[in-house]
Amino acid sequence: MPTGGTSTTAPSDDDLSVRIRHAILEGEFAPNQRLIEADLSESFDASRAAVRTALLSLAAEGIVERLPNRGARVRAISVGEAIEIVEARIGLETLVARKAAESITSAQAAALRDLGRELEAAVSSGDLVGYARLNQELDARLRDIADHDTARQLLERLSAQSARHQFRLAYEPGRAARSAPEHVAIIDAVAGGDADAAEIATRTHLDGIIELLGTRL
Amino acid sequence: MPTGGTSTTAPSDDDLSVRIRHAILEGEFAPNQRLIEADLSESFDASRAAVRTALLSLAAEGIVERLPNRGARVRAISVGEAIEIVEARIGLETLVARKAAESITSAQAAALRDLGRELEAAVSSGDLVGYARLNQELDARLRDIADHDTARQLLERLSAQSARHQFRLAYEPGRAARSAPEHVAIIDAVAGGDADAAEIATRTHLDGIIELLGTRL
DNA sequence: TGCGTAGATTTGGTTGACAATCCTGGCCAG
DNA sequence: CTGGCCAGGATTGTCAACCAAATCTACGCA
Repeated sequence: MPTGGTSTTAPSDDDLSVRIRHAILEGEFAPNQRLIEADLSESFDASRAAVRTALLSLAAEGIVERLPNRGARVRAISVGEAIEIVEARIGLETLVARKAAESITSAQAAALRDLGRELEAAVSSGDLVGYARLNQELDARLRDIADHDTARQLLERLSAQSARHQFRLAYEPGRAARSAPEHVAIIDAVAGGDADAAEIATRTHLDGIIELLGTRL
Repeated sequence: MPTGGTSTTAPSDDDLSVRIRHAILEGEFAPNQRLIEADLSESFDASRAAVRTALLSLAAEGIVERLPNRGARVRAISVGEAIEIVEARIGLETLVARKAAESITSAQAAALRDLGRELEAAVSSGDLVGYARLNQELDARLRDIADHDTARQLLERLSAQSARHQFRLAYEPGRAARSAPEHVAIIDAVAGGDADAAEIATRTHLDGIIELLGTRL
């Protein structure tokens, strides 16, 4: 049961970069905040060399930005970049949706439909936190079903980079009510093995996100 | 004149990883060959720490593979993975082609058509090396015109990873004669500002590559 | 006020050392 | 003869300490 295996290109298993990434994604470090090696070294109780390689690794993931001779800072993703990321996701997620629809097993389809019901339940009960979590869960599930390592790897990069925007968007008033049916449409298409419908539903959903981001420019 | 600017996520400018990457892509190190830090340290005349960070960086690019406690080796891309990579490229390159078609200037269009003529000339004179080089040049040119950093970054990753397969394919007998018109179709569509045609031409071209790779499974 | 510069910070990169881990080949027992 | 065990060598992973270079800051001076 693949859950998120780290492939050959391993996103750095090493404990420290996981912890720092977590801290960044949780908002403990603000965008553009400088990440000073000596400070991190102390607060995470690690050697400066370890902090250094962790920052290198996070920079390669695009979560952190390294300015020559000026160190690392949390990379701030502008709305324009967020739109670019979603544009790129369209190409990759439609691929994933198609692959998933083509290869899904009945057990996976059932599990996916369960997830859809959970998602609707979260929306109708106004549980936005659960809704956001289930969204990510859905994306991950589709990637696992599609079994396309290359696309998965790229999408995980993009997700990590735009996590902050994703997060904020999910709390937009009325957002959940609008996107939930889109997610259900994706689930139905993939679970039903209809690749064309899965692609269209995925594209429609992501186009909606771009449109929404566009209003924030 | 943008030629391949290293963005914020910088693919590590540091001299050493550039040299090692070059050596790998030039075939000086065979796929699956172990890259022993001490050896590289001596042959590239650098400290082991420097070699180490360079290998980390190349691993993040997917050019090198790191086995825990067993060091780094040149990552061998199977035909199956090569197909995955092209599948992912379809999504991203169609995006790039569309963007390029939408924003191309007349000067850029003229330069692109020149490139197309060079390409045809290389094919009809049987210059396969020049043909392969012009292919890469075309891809890079389109990425520059599209001005889509996110897609560019991902595509450069994928290109580097599949360089070996790309290279071999270009020397397949009859390959150039078949793919040249496809490239010209892409150029015409983009230069003509026809986004739909550009997408279709790009997709057709890459589908052909997948088909060709499929015969090698 | 504006500028240059000295000093403090911080990174970039080196060396050397050491433990942990993996691999190899010989040795011993059955 | 075969199979498993163990010692020793090779390599990686990690650390501490160090220093040069680049950058930033704040002060003094024109």
